[in-house]
Amino acid sequence: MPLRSDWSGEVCPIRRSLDVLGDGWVLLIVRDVLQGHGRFDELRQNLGIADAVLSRRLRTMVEAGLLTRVDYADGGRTRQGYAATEAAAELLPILQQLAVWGERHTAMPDESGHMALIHDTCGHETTQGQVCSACGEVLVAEQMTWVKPWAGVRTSLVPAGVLGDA
Amino acid sequence: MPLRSDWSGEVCPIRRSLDVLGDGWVLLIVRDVLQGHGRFDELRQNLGIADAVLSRRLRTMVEAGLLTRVDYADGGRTRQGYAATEAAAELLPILQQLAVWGERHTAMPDESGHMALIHDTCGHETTQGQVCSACGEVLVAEQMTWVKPWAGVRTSLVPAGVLGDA
DNA sequence: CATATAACTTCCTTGAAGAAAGTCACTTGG
DNA sequence: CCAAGTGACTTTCTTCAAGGAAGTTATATG
Repeated sequence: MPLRSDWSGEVCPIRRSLDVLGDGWVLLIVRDVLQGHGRFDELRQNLGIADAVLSRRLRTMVEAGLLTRVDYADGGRTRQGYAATEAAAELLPILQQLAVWGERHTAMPDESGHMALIHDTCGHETTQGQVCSACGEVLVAEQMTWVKPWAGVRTSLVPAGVLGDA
Repeated sequence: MPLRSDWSGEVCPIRRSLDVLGDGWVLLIVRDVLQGHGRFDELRQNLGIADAVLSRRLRTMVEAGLLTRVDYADGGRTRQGYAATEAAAELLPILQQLAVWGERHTAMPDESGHMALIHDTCGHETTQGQVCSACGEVLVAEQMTWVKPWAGVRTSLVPAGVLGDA
C-alpha cells in the first residue's frame, strides 16, 4: 500500500499532472534543472535534500519523462547529470506563477528581495508567468533570465536537453 | 522531526509557495473548492481521500490562508464548509496550466475526453491557463467554466469566499 | 426511541523522509 | 604503488505521515 495512491489513470488531467508533480521536491528539481544545475551534488547542495530522497526522485522523474541523463566532463572523466525534457520545460509557467504567487502570498524574509522574471527577447520584466506582460509573447525557458537578488546572481535558463555549466 | 522540513522562511519565492502548495491533495482541494464543492463530504467523495488526511489538510489550508470556513444551511441546521480565499483563487493559472500540461504529457484514459477551459467573458475556449488565448484578457476564476466530458458536466467556478450550491 | 447525516477524531499498520554511514568508480598527488 | 578526494549513488535506522477502519458528537427525522 503506497502512502499515496496512483493518480496516473485519473480522468481529470489536473489530477494526472499532480500524480507526477504534486510533490515539492519534484518542482524544485525542475526549477534547478531549468537553471542548468542538474548535477547530483549541485542539486543536493542547493536543495538541502537527503541523498536517498534525491536519488529516488531523480529516478522517478526520469521514468516519468521529466528528466534525461546527460554526460558531462569533469577533469579526465565522464560523469552524469540531469537535464530537463520538453515536458519539464513546459512547466515554466507553473514555476514562474509559483514565484509570483509566493511574493504576493507568503512572508518574504529580509534577505530575499524581489525575484524578477526577465524576458530576454524583449528585455523587460514580466509579472505573469506564462505570457510576457510587457510584450505579450508566450514565454519559453531559454528566453528567460531569473534575477535572484538574495544570491546576487542572474541566471539564464537553459533549453531542454541541456545541462548548464557548473 | 517532520518528514519534510519547513520551507516557509526560504529566500526563493517558488520554494515558499511549495511549502504550502507542494502537495497533491492541497491543489486538488483548491480545484474542487473553486468549483464550489467545499463541503467535507463532497471533498471526501470527489477526492477519494481518507477522512483524517482531509481533515488535516483542511486545517492547515485554513491556517495558511487558502481556505475559509463558511456556514451553509442543510435542512433545518447550519453546517460548515470551505471556500477559497483570494490567495487560493489566484492559483487558477497554475491549476489550468496543470490541466493543459496533463493533456499533453500524461496518458489520457479512454473515458476522459478533453477538458475545455471556457472564458465566459468572451465565450471562447482558452488553451492557456493564465491569459485567454482567444481575447487576451487575464483569466479570473469567476469568469471560467470547466468542461468535464467524463462527467457530462460544465462547472462554472465560484468567486473567492463563496461556497457553491451542492 | 432508532436511524441517518455531517464533520470530524482516534487507532493501527505501513510506506516515505531524513540523518548518517557505506560503496564503487574513477582521478590526482605523493 | 597507495592515500585522499570527488561524484553518484545505496543502505540502515528512526520517526513521521498516509490511509483503512472504527468511533464520537451534534443535530434532524420518522
